[in-house]
Amino acid sequence: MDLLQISDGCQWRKYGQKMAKGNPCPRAYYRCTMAVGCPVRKQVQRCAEDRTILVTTYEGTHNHPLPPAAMAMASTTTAAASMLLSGSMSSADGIMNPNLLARAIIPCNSSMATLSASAPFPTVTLDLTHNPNPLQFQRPATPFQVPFLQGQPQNFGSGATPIAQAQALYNQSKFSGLQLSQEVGSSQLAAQASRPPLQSSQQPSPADTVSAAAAAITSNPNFTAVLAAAISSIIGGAHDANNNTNNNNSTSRTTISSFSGN
DNA sequence: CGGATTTGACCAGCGC
DNA sequence: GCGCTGGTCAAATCCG
Repeated sequence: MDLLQISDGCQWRKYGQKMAKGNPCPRAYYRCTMAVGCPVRKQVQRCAEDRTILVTTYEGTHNHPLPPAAMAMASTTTAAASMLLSGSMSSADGIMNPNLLARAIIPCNSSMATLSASAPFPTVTLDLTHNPNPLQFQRPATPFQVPFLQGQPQNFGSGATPIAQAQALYNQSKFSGLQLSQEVGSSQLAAQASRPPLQSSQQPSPADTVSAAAAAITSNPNFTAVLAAAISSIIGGAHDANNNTNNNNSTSRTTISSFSGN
């Protein structure tokens, strides 16, 4: 397969592939095979804008223990999320900035964003499950949207239309995390640790690691472009990919992996 | 030979 | 009500 080699610590079996409208690249569907009956699925799709980008959407919660690598990944990502939420990251302007991505979403519903450097490449995770808004369980439809990438960054948190906000809320229930990652090397991807089911607990430890990741990411102009392209891809191509089969307590995440050589 | 992947068909949900 | 799109299934094929 041409699919990603991002090993997230779990074993996945491909069970389908589809051409998504608006995206010349097919979307692949995987199931976790680490345990029989594990409900976790993931979708992998290349970004139409930049095919070096892989967008992976996780859905469901593992019903089995995860490898240590996965747990380690979780620790760093949650820690990074904690840091992000604390506002320790320097803000930056411009749509293309990953910090903005986090900042654009966080104010809306106490969502979470995560940066991680535990892998050979920095990872940004937006954890969107940690909001108590009841709407998130009531919105029946619309998929992931990132209004600020549609031209009006400010709207998301403050001036967004009710519909947009509702959609955002719903999306947060569907995408418990939005993970953005950029490969620094090209052959190191397999070393990436996995991301176990998101946990509400935030571990405030490896802030330094996270800072390093943030620095690496923000100082890398290529990443910003890649990120924007990936988000655009989500907006345009990931629609209602996660509409169903999700219960309120299910977990889904989106990982955007950039393979663009620096 | 067994397991994983590929690929086309089928089904369900949604929008028009 | 119809058509479109996305998601899943299952048979065929490939690889180790």
